[in-house]
Amino acid sequence: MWTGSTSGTDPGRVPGRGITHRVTPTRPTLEQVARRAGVSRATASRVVNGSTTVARPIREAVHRAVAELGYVPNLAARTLVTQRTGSIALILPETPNRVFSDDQFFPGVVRGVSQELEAADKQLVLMLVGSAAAHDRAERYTTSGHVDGVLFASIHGADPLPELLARTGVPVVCSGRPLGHSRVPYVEVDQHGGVVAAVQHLLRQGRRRIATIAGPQDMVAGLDRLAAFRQALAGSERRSVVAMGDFTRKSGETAMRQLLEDDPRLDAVFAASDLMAHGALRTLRKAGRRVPEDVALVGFDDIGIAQYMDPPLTTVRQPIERIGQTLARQLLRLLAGERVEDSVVLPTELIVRDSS
Amino acid sequence: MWTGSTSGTDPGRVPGRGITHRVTPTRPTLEQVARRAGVSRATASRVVNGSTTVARPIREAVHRAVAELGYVPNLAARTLVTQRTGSIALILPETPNRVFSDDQFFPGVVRGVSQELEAADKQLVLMLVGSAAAHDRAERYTTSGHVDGVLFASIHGADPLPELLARTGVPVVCSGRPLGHSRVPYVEVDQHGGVVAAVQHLLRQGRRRIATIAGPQDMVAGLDRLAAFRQALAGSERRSVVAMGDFTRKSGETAMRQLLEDDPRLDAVFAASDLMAHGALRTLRKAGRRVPEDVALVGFDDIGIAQYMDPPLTTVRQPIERIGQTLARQLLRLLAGERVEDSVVLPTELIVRDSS
DNA sequence: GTACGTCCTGAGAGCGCTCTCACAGATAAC
DNA sequence: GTTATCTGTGAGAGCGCTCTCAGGACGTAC
Repeated sequence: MWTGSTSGTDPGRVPGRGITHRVTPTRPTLEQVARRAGVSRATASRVVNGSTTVARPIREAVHRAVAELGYVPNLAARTLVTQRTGSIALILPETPNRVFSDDQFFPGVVRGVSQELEAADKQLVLMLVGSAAAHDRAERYTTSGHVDGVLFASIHGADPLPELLARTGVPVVCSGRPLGHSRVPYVEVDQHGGVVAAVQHLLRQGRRRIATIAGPQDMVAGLDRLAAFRQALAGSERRSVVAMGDFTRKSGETAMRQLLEDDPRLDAVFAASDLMAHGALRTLRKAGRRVPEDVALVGFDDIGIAQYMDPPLTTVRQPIERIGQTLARQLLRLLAGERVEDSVVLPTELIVRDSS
Repeated sequence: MWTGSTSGTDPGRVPGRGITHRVTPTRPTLEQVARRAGVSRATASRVVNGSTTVARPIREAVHRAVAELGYVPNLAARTLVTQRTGSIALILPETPNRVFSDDQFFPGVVRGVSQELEAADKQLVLMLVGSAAAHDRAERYTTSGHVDGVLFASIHGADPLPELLARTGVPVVCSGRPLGHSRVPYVEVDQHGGVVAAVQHLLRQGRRRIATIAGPQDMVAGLDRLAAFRQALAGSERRSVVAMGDFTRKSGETAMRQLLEDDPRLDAVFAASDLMAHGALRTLRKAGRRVPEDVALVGFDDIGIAQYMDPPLTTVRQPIERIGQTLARQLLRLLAGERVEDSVVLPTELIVRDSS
């Protein structure tokens, strides 16, 4: 058996301190470091925080004391006075469609963010916001000075939180252009360019009946990709059909069935996400259509499965990890008091494989 | 343009305070709540923390004051005195094979953990530990009282950190039995049972030459699954071949080629992860083997792709999200000073689809 | 010699909170 | 009436740190 409580025999136990569940071998304080180095606490603090105005020998003495005692600053104490916490919240809305673990968008973003914050020595506080209650909690938490800044990995609908935070003075950066008029800086991906490249690619191949499986229309990615699709086809004589999905495989499957019903003679499909393309592929196969011979298929995202689908999927790659990195980088600049562009647009790229 | 700095006109600005990048509309303190309610700070604190020993009318007065002022406790101050931070670190080793975003293990675990911590009002601090430097940082961070407890989502090799933390008195729970003799409590999955079920299923179908693509042998999951495979086959007359993979698709692809070379007549493959099964499937197809007619294929994990593979993959399901939940739940119990089992074993389940 | 900088260092206040301890007031026991 | 027993509240210390401000030491200018 194992217990988190202090066992009676622990030497370093803090006495008379209510319920300390922690065996605290009394971590050294700045005071002790100072004493050991024979200086004042103020000077020790200066050294620890890298002030250059401290005389060389003293500085070294303090460093030595720090090393000998294994001193690590107490973040809480520091936060209390500096008003900075050294941590950043990353908010991920957990919608039934864009679920954290399924498509690889969020995990990719998290990775990118993590890398960048890591380098800046900031902590990443992850908040998966699925329910209304969770949203409230996140709001309370982020507006209450518990984090230095907030990152949104895709907001759905017109969530007022980013704007609210920004007004409260909390630095915020969003992934994806926020719906509604907001002055919150954001990082986005060249959806339009990607979709246009995909459609033109299909057109070049002589496809005449190009359908699309659109993403959810309460998310910018869904909206933008559909708009771009329509626009890309606007000039042409091609017939186009639209079915609605929600980025999931299942919805892709269903939408594809719908599409085949609406236009049995369609010869190309652009799915607004790889996951939906994956679902669509299954339906196509069941319906006896060969890909790409009968129907060309193009996705969007270029997640891991894409190149392992059968046939490997032509898709629009978006630099997911880089989105995360950029998100974090922009926020760090904000924290440093620098100015930041209203928006950053990252490039997309058409990856042609065998499905088209 | 946008800037994180205080703009000159902000009313609530804190004066003369070095570089405050935050517009602080001077958040109310407990002192102010107390004054407004006409009580002492101590009493206000009692009410805020839910003490029952405060007289009804006073309690209500304080609550009113809290509501009116929009008071939110300052976590840093609270932490400073209570020695608890209210946050939990989740450490994910970012190995090249089990990468955060690709197979859906880590994201799933994160979800589970997040849900559970959410309910307990704890913050999740995510640490993706990829490099040695990152590992050091994580060590420093977690050993320094910045978090109340630490969760490990799969450790590779015999990382000494969990044990170290536990000895330091920091509550720890691991996912997967730690290698080496450690007394750190952990949550694992019934690898053995799952693998045995898979192999028996293959045997029952009359498969005679069963090969396996094993996982990396510096991870318990890799080790255990291989050991179980061998054991399951030990009694039978069946011939078995083993190829090594590292849980990735690519390695599955390669390993499968190897296997076909070693035993061209094999009629079944058990892959220690779905991702490897996915890679293997591709190789099989290229080699002109039909699945399941010529070769039966079974995976492990039951991640999203499994049922969308062609043919849908028979696999051993492990309750990924539940692992996360259990992890968190055990840690919370530890924090509460409760005793906790040395290990919890979650069930696995064979999901038979068309690939076998 | 005095006056004035310049450069470092230390004293000390105070961040917002919790928790111990003392004590006032009410109630009960004798 | 006195003493004992609660109950509920307030005073105040102190968590570990940063940062301002004062002042000592030293150098330079007059």
